Amino acid sequence: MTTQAQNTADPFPAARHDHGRCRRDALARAERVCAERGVQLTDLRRAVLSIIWQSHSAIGAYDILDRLREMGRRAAPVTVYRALDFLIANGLVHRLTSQNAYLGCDHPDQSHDAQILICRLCGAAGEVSAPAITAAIEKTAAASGFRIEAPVVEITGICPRCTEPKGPAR
Amino acid sequence: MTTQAQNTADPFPAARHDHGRCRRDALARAERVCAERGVQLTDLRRAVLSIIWQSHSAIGAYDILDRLREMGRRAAPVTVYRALDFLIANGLVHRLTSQNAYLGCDHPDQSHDAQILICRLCGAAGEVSAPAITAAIEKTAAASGFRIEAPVVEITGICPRCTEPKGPAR
DNA sequence: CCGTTAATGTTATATTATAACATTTCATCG
DNA sequence: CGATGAAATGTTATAATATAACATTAACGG
Repeated sequence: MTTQAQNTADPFPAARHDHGRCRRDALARAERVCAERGVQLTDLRRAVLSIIWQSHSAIGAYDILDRLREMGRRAAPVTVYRALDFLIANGLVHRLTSQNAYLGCDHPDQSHDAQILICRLCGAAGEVSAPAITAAIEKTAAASGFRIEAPVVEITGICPRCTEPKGPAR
Repeated sequence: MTTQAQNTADPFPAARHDHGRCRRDALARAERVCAERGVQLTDLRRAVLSIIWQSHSAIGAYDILDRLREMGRRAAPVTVYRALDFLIANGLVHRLTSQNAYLGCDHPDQSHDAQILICRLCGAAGEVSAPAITAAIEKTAAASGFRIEAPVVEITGICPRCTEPKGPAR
């Protein structure tokens, strides 16, 4: 078993994984995706994406703003929202509507219906792509004659690491 | 086939259904549920619930506030949010996180995992309770060792009545 | 009726997000 | 190179959603 591409199977990484690598990989994926599409991953957008990838928790727009300012950038709320709009439009970031927060997308290349698991205790949020869920939703919608455009599946609960007696160590 | 309790099968009522009846039924259910639980369905809470049931679309908190004021009540935002907290806690209303809006619950008595279908065109929102979706979500969470507490499933798209060539007539 | 709890009132503010318009950057073409 | 037009960013203001803190009123149990 490799250590790569297990996101669908296990959305919650180990306590002491090499997170720097997660972030670098995410940035690298973003560079590639943007190059392929002929869209600009500017410094600002890169900075916002990097901030979002500082952890596996979703982060609020105003927290991103604070980080930008700590980094010495002058930024207004709209600065952040515009960067987020771009990143979301290009599949690099998910908006978690139930949290008003933003999460890096694990696999921005493939179009997918993602489902998000969010830990109420440690805040970690993991993305899964479960065909069974997608299929069940499609079938249910079809039964009502409903045409799906944007399914939102966000599941709050307790992640495996916070369930363990040892608790999280993030 | 009766005309009752078809909500799970068909969340989108006909264009010219007897909506007054929907609302009266909802209010009656609320009275019963609150009586059973020994909680107070006060005038204010009843008024908010009735406003929410003015249509099958979700309504925003500040729109509820406007309606209350039109009805001659003095009300502040917190007035509405407190009533909503009560109604949600008692399963009489759903919060649609993807819309920042509130929707009357069709069957507040039975504990259930509801999924919401939301029409982007006419705004109608219908509740379904599809065991297949719930099961798929539970299975997926279990596979990740995740303990579900609050699943959110909100599906935006086009409802059957807006798909028809005639269009909606709500 | 008294005391307690629940509900509501009142005022202020926090949090999240967008509108409107000015300026800068940057790729490209002549 | 320099114009030029589109994309990106800056700047200021404000909209939309939600909660905090404390005062007052209403309901309920003894």
